[in-house]
Amino acid sequence: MIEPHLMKLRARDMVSADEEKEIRGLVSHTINVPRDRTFIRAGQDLRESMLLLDGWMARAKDLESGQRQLTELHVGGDFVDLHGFTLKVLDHDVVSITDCVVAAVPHERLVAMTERFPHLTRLYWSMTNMDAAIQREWTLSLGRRTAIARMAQLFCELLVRLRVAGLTSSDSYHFPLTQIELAECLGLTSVHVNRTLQELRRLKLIEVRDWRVDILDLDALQRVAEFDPTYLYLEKRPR
Amino acid sequence: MIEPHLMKLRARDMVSADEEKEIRGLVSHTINVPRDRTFIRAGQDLRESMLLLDGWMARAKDLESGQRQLTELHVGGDFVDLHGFTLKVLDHDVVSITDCVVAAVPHERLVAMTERFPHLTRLYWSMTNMDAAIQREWTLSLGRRTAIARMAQLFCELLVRLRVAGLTSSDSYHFPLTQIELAECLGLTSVHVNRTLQELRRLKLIEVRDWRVDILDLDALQRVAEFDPTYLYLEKRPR
DNA sequence: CGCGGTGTTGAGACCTGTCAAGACGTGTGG
DNA sequence: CCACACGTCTTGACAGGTCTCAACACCGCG
Repeated sequence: MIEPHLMKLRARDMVSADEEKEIRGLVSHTINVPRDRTFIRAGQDLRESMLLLDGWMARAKDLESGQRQLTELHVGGDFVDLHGFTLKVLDHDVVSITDCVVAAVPHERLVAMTERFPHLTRLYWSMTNMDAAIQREWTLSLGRRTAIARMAQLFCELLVRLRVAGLTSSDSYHFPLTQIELAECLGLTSVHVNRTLQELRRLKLIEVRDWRVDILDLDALQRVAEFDPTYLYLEKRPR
Repeated sequence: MIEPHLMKLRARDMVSADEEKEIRGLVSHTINVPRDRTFIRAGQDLRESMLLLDGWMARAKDLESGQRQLTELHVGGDFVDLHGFTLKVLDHDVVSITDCVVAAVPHERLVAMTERFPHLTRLYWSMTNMDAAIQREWTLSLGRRTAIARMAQLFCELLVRLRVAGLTSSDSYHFPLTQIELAECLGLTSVHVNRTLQELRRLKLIEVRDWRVDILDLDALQRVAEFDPTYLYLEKRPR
């Protein structure tokens, strides 16, 4: 069940047998979360961090008007609130997009890890920094990219991230977001998302239907997005 | 010189005498950086992280068209690329807004810190997570706030952050960004920034001139921005 | 005194949002 | 098995916030 997570780590650095054992020992229990729930609420005191084993979740921030912005999407293998380990409280909600299976990691075990496994600590530190890098790319999208480039960017990013976790088949993947949720990622309205999706289809770059993304022309899609996967830190290096 | 940095840390957790000594020993040398330079370039190999002692810097990402998005502003006391310690390479540039003084911290000293000071490690880890929280708030701004709310949000954030570092006088602070740079923060054009600034002045919320921000009505400004400082993590807690 | 960067203003264009209605699909209860 | 309800998707007409382009003012500096 935590294989996608180990794959994700091992794409970035070596994980020794001892470290793998430590990681496996971090988890205390698993939780099933139905779709469309606010799983972690902003401001709530945290005593454990949550490793997403299966399903999709998102980080969400709201305005009073009810307008919502998703700031990151999470898939199997992602820690959805590892940053909560040091922050103790989140500034955003974590919501489930689909039914999910989640593993709880008590903070005291993470404290123990920082005391006995400095290298593993640095590796997990780097994972939260990679999350920040993803958010930075989204910031660039929202600030400077057009609707179509923003959307292309997101579909490129997800292809790479899902591939790292072993969750794709060629240039195609399961994509469970409604157009409303997609709009909340992209800072658009669902109406405009609908039209932009049609535009991408018309250009024969991508096909989205039946909760599935099929990328028809990856090169062209990346050009539209000005996609450069550097920010996903796929290189294996000592951290 | 590193007092603003210590203030920033101590606003979030206790720092023992031993830890303070360790922190002071991290710095190897200082560097003067003239204004308007690309100080750290995306993709460049990093062997040290940079602590900003004085001046303003920013994280910048570009599109091919030359459009630029600033994803975070840095003031005295901020580590501008502590995340570079674990990432080894940045996905963005770090540019100087003003003349700056920077202290270099070799990564090998940070590695040693992670091996001997787990608590300090967690505290610095939390600092990179707080940077991510700031970026998340900017993402919300760019995705969902109007131009005027975005701008109000930024001025509120800077007031709080500068106050923590001891760099304000009441509701007023030095603000060295041009309208062009402000536009690059807010995902707007400089023309629209100019008009939005006039609107804020017309509403008697804020006055910006001579490189200085004077907040005339903080309550009202915060209401326009829907500003909630929770995301700046000003509580002192064990990390 | 002239230059370059920044700030200011106006007119018009365009991208995206708003509002509204209807189609489609899936799950539920009768 | 049908009827209905509800959420999502789709489409159209129109509105509006922000951008583009352009010109000019301002100001510090060499």
